[in-house]
Amino acid sequence: MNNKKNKDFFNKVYQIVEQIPYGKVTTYGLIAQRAGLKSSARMVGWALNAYAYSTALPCHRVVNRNGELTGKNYFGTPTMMRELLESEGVQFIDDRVDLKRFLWTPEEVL
DNA sequence: CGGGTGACTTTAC
DNA sequence: CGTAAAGCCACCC
Repeated sequence: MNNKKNKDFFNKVYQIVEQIPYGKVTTYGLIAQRAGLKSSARMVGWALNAYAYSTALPCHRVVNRNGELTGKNYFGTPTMMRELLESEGVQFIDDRVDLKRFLWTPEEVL
């Protein structure tokens, strides 16, 4: 029976995040849009949380609309996320990612 | 089917 | 810059 919903959303988020190139970041809203939810970017972060503990998702490359590291608290230490991004060459402005140069947009997600 | 929850977003003050 | 509220949708109980 139409079990299509069943974690299909998770699967999409998983694919998208995994496609984020090294040294780039993307936003929850963008992922949500590509995943088919357009809104409710909350589910993206929530899905990440569920997958991040069971997969090797680069969830540190996912930030909010402002480029702020909202999920840093879930990385063990609140500084780990920023360190990881800086380690990849991502530049920060204050406590936010320079989205003008490091924002990546998921183009193809079947 | 309904209530609680959440790593978001936007508007408003 | 701060908090507050509403909208949003999937998962869990």
